[in-house]
Amino acid sequence: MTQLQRRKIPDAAIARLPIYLQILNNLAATNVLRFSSDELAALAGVNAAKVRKDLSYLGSYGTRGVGYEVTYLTHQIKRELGLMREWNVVVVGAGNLGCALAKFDGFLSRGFPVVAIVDNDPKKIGRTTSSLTVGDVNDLKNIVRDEKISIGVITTSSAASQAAADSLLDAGITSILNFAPVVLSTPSSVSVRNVDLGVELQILSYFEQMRFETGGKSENAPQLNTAGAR
Amino acid sequence: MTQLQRRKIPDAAIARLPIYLQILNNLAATNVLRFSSDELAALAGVNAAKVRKDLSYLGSYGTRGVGYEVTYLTHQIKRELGLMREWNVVVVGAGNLGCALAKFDGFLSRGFPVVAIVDNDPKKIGRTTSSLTVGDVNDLKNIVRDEKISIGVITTSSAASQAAADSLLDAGITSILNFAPVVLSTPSSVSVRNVDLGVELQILSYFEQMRFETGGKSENAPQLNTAGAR
DNA sequence: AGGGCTTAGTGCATTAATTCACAAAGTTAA
DNA sequence: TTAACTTTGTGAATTAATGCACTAAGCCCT
Repeated sequence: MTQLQRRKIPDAAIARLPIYLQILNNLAATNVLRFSSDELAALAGVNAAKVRKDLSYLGSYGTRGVGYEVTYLTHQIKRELGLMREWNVVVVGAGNLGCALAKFDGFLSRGFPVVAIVDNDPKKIGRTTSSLTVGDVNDLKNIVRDEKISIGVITTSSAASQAAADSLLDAGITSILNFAPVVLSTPSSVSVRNVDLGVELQILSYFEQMRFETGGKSENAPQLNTAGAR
Repeated sequence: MTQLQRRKIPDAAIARLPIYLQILNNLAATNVLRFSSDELAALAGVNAAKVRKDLSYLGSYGTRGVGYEVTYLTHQIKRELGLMREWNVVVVGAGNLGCALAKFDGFLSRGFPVVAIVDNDPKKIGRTTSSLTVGDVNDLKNIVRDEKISIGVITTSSAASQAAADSLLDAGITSILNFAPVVLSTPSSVSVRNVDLGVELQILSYFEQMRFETGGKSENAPQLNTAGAR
């Protein structure tokens, strides 16, 4: 009733904002100043009305007859998503994937510097990978405090993932990106997003098989939307 | 009308089947023979009615008063998802992420062997990574044919991703898993799933910021559901 | 063989997401 | 100033997904 009701943006729209942001960055890089909902829709592969509705959750930042300004809207999306600051990340699990992610510049470039990597294997602790030394998962509490870490990324084996999550929770982390193909058990106040690469392939497999069975004249492929957690 | 109407399973349900499958594998590994929709729901973190409805799309494979049989249902889900066979995978882009994925046993163990990896950089072509030699992206057509590849995984830079996709399409690939933060332009008959790690973190950032602004008494975190493609 | 208990399957109400379609607001040009 | 044109913002219709709550089935115990 009061305007205290924090903007409540539908989940589906939130999942699309980062994609719009990505496209706006590309537009800015090519010196585009303005765009219409039609143009953004074409680039994002979605319906123009959806784009307008999504953007309208941020406020009324377009100009009728003209469109939206790239820089201004970029700013608004970043504000909404909490991207006006950096969020430090710790990777738990210094295997292939963990080390690759620690080096991965897609994290840093989007404002999520990986400032620490830890493992529970004494053989790995102390090794250096891309300017980070692998720490001990038992020191996580201190590391999180000292490095002001907000987000934990789990790249351990399935077997170790729940323990990794528990360590993160114990260290006060409330946002987790989980690569282990396991449904983590966490308090509902914690945000967990799962990226299960096997799941992605299995979904592709379903559509691939459909094409096979229906002799290629399949329905269209799945839609853009985004994936979840908890 | 005729029973020709190929089973039409809702997208949201398809995205959950791999997760159920994962859990069933764990149950089998611990010698559990049967389970109820309640139990599976608890393990998957979803509503029991949803589990029953999802499973009912496969057919009527439960027994009232008893539950579902682990092995039988596993079989049915695999059949439905097209997992009765293996699907060969090629990784395009032999950078950090690409090489990590080529080694990643989560692919092989779920029935998606990485049988080839290619790049366009002469410096990388010819190198060996985990028993695979990096091939030339220009040979993709032959490689796909010879190795009977069904799925392409794009781990190039953003700039190179569309060219990678075009090469895959040209080689006859109809299922793509794209790690580049770019909306690929592809015919609608092709299945594309995007895994944008930056997007995942940005979504977490939103909820993290919400917690910040509302003083921690935030709404619950996002739901389980899965992510998509063009 | 019958009653009580458990659990799948599903119709239906509810909620969420998408899309349509149009009025409101702005631009441009004569 | 006015008319023609563009494009946003949004109410309303539509479609999809979710979850309740009940019925139908099967098991187990006495």
